Amino acid sequence: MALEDVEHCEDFCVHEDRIQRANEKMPDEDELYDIAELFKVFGDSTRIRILYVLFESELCVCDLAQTLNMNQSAISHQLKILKQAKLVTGRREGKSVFYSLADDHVRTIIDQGREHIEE
Amino acid sequence: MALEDVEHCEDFCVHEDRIQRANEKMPDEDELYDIAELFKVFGDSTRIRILYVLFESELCVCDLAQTLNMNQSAISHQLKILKQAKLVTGRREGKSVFYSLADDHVRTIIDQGREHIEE
DNA sequence: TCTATATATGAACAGATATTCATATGAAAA
DNA sequence: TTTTCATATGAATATCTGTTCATATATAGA
Repeated sequence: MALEDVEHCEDFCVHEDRIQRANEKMPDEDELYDIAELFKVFGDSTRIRILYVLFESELCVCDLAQTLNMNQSAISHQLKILKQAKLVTGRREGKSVFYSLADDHVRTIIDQGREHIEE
Repeated sequence: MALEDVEHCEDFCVHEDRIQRANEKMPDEDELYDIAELFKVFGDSTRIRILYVLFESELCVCDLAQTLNMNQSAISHQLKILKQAKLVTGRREGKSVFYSLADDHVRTIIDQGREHIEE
């Protein structure tokens, strides 16, 4: 859609100053995309459950699958997404791979979300 | 899938104590679902952009559409989702409806996400 | 080496989601 | 009341996403 095609309301409603100010402080496209991508990772209850389990201690894929009562493949797929988002890290120990939380933002973000809900 | 059907690894890998501890602290199904639902709302760059714009000042739907260069219907649909998640509130003034951030969790959550990315 | 076990991954499919289009609703002005 | 403008919403569609199934890879042990 071309910029000039965007419909807009009459003089009363358009606040040029506010629009301009908003655009100045807006992060660039790439960053907005990255932020949304990060929250997308938190936006699935299987992944939230994995993170909650890892709050307690590191676990291998098999433990995670058993705890969450899901098959190993589904867990592996989700772990891959969590790893790409740098929310978890894996460490191989023989045949097993143990996963743990990558940093403390995970906890903070989930806690904030939980706080928002409980209002 | 029945519980007994879940595949699991041999003695080495299963850590019953850890699994039990993890399950004890796990929020119940409803809450896990709600948390995921909330983050799902943050997991879309259009909605993130709307929230960033509202960081600066309240705006009517038309202003939002123009600022983000999107059509009014798309913005209205997204505002509905944001409103349901109690992230924004609307106030009618004549023909226009002005939207603003519902509370400060919005800022905190997005800031935390941004922090995590910039590492 | 060959076998068994733990994890990873590609393909397929079902279900969810964002945008667009058309239209309805709500409010103000004529 | 009728018209006009701002917003809301249902339906349709294209795209994306999570799970499953089958299979590949990696490691340890025989």
